[in-house]
Amino acid sequence: MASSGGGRSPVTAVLDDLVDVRDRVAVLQTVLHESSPGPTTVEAGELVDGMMAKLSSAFSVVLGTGDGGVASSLSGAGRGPSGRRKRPGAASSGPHRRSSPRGRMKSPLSRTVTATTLTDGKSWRKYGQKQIHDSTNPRSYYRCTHLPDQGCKAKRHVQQSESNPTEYTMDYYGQHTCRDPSTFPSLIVQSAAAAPPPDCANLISFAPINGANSGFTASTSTSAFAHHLMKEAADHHPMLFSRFSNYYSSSPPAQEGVSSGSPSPACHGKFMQYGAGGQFINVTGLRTSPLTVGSAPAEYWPVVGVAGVDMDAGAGMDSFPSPPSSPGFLSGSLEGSFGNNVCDDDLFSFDS
DNA sequence: AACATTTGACCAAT
DNA sequence: ATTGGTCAAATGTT
Repeated sequence: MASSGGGRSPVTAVLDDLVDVRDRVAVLQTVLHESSPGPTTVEAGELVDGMMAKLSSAFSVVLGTGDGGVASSLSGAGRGPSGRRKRPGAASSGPHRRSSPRGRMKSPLSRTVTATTLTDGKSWRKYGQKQIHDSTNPRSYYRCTHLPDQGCKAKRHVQQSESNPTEYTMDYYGQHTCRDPSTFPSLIVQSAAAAPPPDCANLISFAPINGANSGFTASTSTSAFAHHLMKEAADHHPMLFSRFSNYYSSSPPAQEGVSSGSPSPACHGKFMQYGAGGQFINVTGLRTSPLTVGSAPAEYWPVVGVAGVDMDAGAGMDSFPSPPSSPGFLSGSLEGSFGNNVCDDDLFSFDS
């Protein structure tokens, strides 16, 4: 609570600037990589790569040691509606205890994301919360809303950052296998896999598509969320969608009623980057497999990847302790996004 | 009524 | 024994 709100701390301001710079460098990086090869381009690319490395290092330093010990006492910490019922016959006579394996997380960690919003454009359902030993903040456990109906096993763990209470660290596990549009990931400009035109960079739209992005103040203005464009794209390029995403069905059948209780608000969080002239930029996760769908952090997709939808997007997060007062946005991640993570090779795979 | 969240209990891994 | 992840009944919300 010390930092956010009225006055930003110097560290926060610096971080924001770093994020800004990082994002801009990422854009430049992509432009270079997608430009026609040449000595100048290569050289510039190396310079940009170096800048990225330095930025990464800077983030590591700042975030690795910058623990102000804030420890904001979450409202969730000591909550609890007074009396708590006991499970009737739980203790000894559990008639149905155990049918699926438990224990430590088995599925591999897909990625770690740090964001100022819990929204990532997907539908999650909270199934647990626990106080973690080495952390003052509780960890919340989410699974994909479509586990029951589609068997989607994607999960994520969310924990409020100790060093910066306005940020949340989200660990993604497994992969989305559901087809609900709401679980479609945020998008990135695909790296030149399909030999995009040299002027591909011109296709990137950084302008907000509609006025509904009031919550986004991302430095690079990468919030080009366009739900209608997404639909359009899906309708007109179903094959492409199925090819690249596997997760987007052209018609949004259950869009309004997927999970009735909370009408899949995240449906508004799907985006498609369109290029000038109506050609949409090929989008996909950085992974070659659908695994990408596990998350859609901007930091992994520095070019146009964005995930912050509005606060009305994303189920299962409104109850997280001490949610950000503002819609927030993905501000770039910190530890996991610059290549010192398990997903190293997933990051910025624009080149080579 | 249906669905989502809360939260204590259960249980496997360490 | 401790810790972290999950289950599932109770409760809240729409």
